[in-house]
Amino acid sequence: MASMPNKLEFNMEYNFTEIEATWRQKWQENELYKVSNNSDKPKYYVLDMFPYPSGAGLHVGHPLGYIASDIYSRYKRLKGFNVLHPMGFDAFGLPAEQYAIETGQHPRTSTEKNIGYFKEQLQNIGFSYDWSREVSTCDPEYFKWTQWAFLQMFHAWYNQETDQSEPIDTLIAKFAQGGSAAAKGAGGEHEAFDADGWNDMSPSDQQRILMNYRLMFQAESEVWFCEALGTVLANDEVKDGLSERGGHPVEKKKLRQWFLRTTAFAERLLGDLDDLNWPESMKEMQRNWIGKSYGASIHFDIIGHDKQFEIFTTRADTIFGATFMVLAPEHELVAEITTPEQKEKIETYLDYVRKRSERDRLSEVKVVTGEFTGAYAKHPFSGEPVPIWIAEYVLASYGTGAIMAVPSDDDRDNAFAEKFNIPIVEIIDKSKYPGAGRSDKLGIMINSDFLDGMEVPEAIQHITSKLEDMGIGKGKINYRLRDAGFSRQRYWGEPFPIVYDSEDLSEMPKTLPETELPLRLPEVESYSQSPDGRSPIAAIRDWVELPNGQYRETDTMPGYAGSSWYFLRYMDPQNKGTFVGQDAINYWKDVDLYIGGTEHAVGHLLYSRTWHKYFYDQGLVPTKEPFQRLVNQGMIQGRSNLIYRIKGENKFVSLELKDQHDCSPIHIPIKFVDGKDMLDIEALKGWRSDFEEADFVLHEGGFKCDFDVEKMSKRLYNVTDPNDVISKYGADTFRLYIMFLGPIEDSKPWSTKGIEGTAKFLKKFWRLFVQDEQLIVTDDKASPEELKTLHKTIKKVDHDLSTLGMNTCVSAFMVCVNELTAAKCHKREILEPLLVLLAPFAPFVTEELYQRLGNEGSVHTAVYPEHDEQYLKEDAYEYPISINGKMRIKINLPLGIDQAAAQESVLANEMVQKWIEGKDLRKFIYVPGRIINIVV
RNA sequence: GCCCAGGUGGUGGAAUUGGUAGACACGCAGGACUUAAAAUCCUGUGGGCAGUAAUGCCCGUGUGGGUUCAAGUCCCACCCUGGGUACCA
Repeated sequence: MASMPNKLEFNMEYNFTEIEATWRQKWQENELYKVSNNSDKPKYYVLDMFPYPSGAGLHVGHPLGYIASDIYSRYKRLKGFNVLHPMGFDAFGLPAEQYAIETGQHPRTSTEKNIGYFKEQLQNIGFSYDWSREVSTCDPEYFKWTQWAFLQMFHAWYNQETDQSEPIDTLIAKFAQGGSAAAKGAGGEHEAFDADGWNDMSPSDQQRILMNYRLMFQAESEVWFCEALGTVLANDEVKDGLSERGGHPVEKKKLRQWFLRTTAFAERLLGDLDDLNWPESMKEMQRNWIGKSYGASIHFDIIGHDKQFEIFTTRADTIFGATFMVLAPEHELVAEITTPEQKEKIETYLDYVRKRSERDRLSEVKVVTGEFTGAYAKHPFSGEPVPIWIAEYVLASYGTGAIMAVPSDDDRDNAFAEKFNIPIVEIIDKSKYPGAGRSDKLGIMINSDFLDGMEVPEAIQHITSKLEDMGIGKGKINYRLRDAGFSRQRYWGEPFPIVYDSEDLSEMPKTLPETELPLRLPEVESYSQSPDGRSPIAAIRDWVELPNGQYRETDTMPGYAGSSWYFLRYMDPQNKGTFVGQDAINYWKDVDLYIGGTEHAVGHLLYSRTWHKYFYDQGLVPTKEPFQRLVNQGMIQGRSNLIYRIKGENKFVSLELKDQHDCSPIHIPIKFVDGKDMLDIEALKGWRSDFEEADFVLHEGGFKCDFDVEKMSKRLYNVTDPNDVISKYGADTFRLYIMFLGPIEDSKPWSTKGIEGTAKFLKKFWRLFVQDEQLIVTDDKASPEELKTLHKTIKKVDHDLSTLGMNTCVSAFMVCVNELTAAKCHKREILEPLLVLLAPFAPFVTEELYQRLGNEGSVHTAVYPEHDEQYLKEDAYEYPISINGKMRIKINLPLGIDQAAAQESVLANEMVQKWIEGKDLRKFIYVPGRIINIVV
């Protein structure tokens, strides 16, 4: 008992438990953080990426960005802004549904419970969220507007002539007036028709044509399907061609699904990045994801068939080196052109590819695979037959799903040709460019008929116009970006407001009127799926089948549907009449600062930008881009503990002994392991029955565990609950500690090592104001040194906050408090501004002390101090003197002297004389206020 | 594989963006107060070599090269770690 921390005495000094509980309650009663949409103050919108409320609760990793954004919000408020700082929940998703499958508990029930705990945890940390604006994507009052947005985009197309999205009616009008030639819309690939053709067309055929243009449209696409589980699986539920759960075989299955026509916006998504205040790396990832490339499309005839196929290439110049063609295995012509002799081999290869993920197909570089179709294309210039192969490295979804392969100038084509003994023809002389790689666009054309002698860029130009003249090709811009899949064969997501006249999807979909929104989910008995790969909803017949004989869509929307516009709803969360009122959106406009992880670099951020651009085109939002400034936060990773089990036995060995046995590592909860990774065996035995009977082989009297750093997850038993930390140290200490760990962009494993440092800091800070429960603050005049300490701290904190350098702010506070403590400074003139300065970081303790100083209002509505340069002036500086770049001594010199004077006094110094004795002075470098370097 | 980011003491990190490497903390060691502990305070703490000592010298920011009066910072190549890779969120 003697070793127990003496909490009572500790609390007498600074009782954070009581202080934090008091203020949490008072702030709630006074609605201190309630934000109005009517204010004379300038607006500022600080947004966090809202969390998915998982069953493991909020863990210490989440608050890294949340604390930073909260500090920034509070800082902006003190600086006189009307700050919108809301929070909500991204509440639809796979884990809740998986949990439902395992436990039978309704996803809504578990999700609501999780949200409740998340909110409690968030409130404990002392965030300044306006909770009256909370949104949750699974709330019908919210997803009503997600469904509404879907309908708007369904009834819209992208007009490439006006370069914006428009209501589908404008397209219909163009077709009725001038047929298909009258409109240029993104997507549209179908046979041409004239005005009469359109007007005579059956309504259902018209719908079929329009589907090629809609921003929300249907197309065939593949999903992972697991026969044994009877479900469609997400990519991360498939490992090495088997289901992660159960290890069953999986195969791709083609389904008719919904898509968002992201590609229509590709050019704007790319171009508008330039003006955003985002990390350059984040913009770069989006640029690469969009993947704009300039090239040419070329049509090749297939010998013996009245057919052509189209390829896309960025290297049209290399056409004379094209010694084979490659179609994607899924290419529509494969079945048709495969010769009878090759049919069996092709079938076998197609079976293999069906089990391969896209990522595996692209990342495989060591072993190239493919198969010959038996068919040949005709080379447009030489007339020679060129063999047509299929290979997994060509994807149906990129370009045209077919390439001309040039083994001399492309690495993969080269590896392929080597393996299958296909000729390689050198067509570019690179001797002028030493060091140029195989795929560099450098050199002079050879063996290329009319291109010979040209430099590569010239040859690309020349061949492209030649192909255009011949009518077999043309210059083309290609994007890597694909239209985004918008269907999930799942229960826990937004239902589509869509019905069909027949259940086999042979008829075009029809929309429900907006008056029927929100369309709610049916209650289901079982959450596993039906054997045909449809969602569990398909089994609820009285929901699917409507009294009028129609059938409902059974797919649901993906996670990113609700998260693509949630930041708009916060502006006007209660609005019953529209997704966001015009007054609200015109006041708040856009997000000024958005903080979140890089894992959303291309998914969420790209989809939100796409939706926003659609809203912008419709005049529903005033800005082209939703997020002006973006800051990435790193992850606080978990530190997992593992123990080693001897294979085939229920026996565990201490870490030192694991190499003497054939062992497999097992994750165990970190709470059974001490700070030195030593296991509490008895505690572990009591945790799960399979450990109760187990043997534990010790090493030198103890059992040591291994550790691993990985993301925090319930599954890995490495989650730390912020509530545990807060009950021990308080929220203020927790906030300071998380910030003190380092720059918010960095990832690091969680550890409480060092939290004592920020705890001690707050106690020291407290003692500047209060000792023995007595306020000891005086009204004495501050000394110049004390003023200097205060003002340099204001300057540093104000500056570092602008770059979100919270870690250096905390150390500046520590330096400041160390100096004031040393000076025994208890002066109001110094301490009161310091309270305001620290308030965004430690909102509770600063509020308490602010009140004790006798102030009426809240410290969080005070006026932010400004620094005054007059207290910071220096007239001398201790120059580090380097000799040949190595720092040797320091010499105090007045600031503002010129080079000649500096040189004179430095060279006169006897220590300097000693160093340069007998050597020639070559150069004297004087950087005022920085350094002096003498080169001898 | 491809795209993006990051490697600095025993640990988390700092470094005015090319100008004193290791601020501020943790940990550790020694000391003060105490019957003892807790709490608090003080001193020291990158590595090596020399010296009783003050001190001095050398090495040092993942590895190897380069640019510069000066490189943690810029350039080239490589190694390792993390994130993403289109149905996890």
